[in-house]
Amino acid sequence: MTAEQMGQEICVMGWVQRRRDHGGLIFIDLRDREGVLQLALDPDRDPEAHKKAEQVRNEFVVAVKGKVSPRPEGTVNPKMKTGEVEIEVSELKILNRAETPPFMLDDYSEVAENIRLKYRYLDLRRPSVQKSLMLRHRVSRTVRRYLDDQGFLDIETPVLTKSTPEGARYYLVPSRVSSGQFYALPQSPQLFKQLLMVAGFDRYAQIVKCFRDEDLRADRQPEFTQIDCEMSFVDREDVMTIMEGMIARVFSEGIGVEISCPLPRITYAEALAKYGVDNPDLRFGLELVELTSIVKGCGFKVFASVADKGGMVKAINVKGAATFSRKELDDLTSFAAIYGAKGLAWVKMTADG
RNA sequence: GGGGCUGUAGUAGAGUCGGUUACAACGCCGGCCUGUCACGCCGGAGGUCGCGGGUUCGAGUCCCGUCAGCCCCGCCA
Repeated sequence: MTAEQMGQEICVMGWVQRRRDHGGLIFIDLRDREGVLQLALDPDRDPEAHKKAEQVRNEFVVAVKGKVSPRPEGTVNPKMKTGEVEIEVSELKILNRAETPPFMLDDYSEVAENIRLKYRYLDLRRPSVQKSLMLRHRVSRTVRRYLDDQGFLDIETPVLTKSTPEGARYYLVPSRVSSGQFYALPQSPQLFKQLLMVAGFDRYAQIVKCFRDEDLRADRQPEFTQIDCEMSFVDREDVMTIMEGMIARVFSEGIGVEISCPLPRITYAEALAKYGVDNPDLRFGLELVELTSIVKGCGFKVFASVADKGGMVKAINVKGAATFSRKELDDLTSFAAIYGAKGLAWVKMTADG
């Protein structure tokens, strides 16, 4: 709905997001995948449509005819993309009625994931879910176009295949034809990718499902999608440059954020030294500080013995944390224990020493 | 394989030291309302407190078991 359509007679169809009945005037927020549009039903303009609108409930599917009109002075809603217009409805048809949904299909209501999945056909109507799927569409479209521009061939690889000795466990599919035998689902298209390189397809790319039969986490699913690529006759710099270009374009076309390339780079050694992991979240900010040489030969055996045996002692400087209570420090200690720490040594340093 | 947390109305939550009829919100139903937009006001319905057992005069609350969900460790590139 754009300003160009102002004054036009149009027909729109969609789902009823919300009805606001003022006794006289009735407003209906009509939803489709692009957004929400306000319908105004005035009993003086069309009593029949207004009467039908009284029966309308959330998630009814309706079709209306009417005029695209500017909203009256002072009733513009700046929070809505279509907040300056509304449809002055002259005809309303209920295409499908709906039972009351088990939960609110808006972006304000928090609903447990298992409930959302039970009613997935309703959950998929929620604007936030639709936005996510549309973003995903834009991302995969952008990736395919970009990789095509860079000379990559999009080649499909088999899903029902043979297991190969790799890390993750395979999902198995029983074979009807070869009774007692199984197919393995690929944990990644690794083998096929190598096959393609050997055959001379010097740039291959695929957006592809991978399956790993390992225990789950909040951010880890049994099946997931991977952008899989491989290049021949290139060096490290070529790989990084092409991947950075892809990330920049995905952010630009996906969410309109411009990223300047090259991205900041740190070496593996630097990442481990400063953050202790090879995939640091730089927002964390608390860098590890090397203390091994300082604690060597100090009286505190926990540190000194590690340093003497060629180990490493590092600390983080948490500014402003000298005010932490004993309980807070104890809580942090048990938090560290989750990851296998035997203890948490701390020193408070205040302005007066 | 191991550990932790949580299960109360359709939804998401509160419920004190075990004590009378389990609470308010959103949603739902009815009424009122002609410029709202997460409309407003008034009224109403809606509960196997996950399930089973135990302690007790008395259990949403305490104990044991069980089931489900979430999160984490191991595992996973």
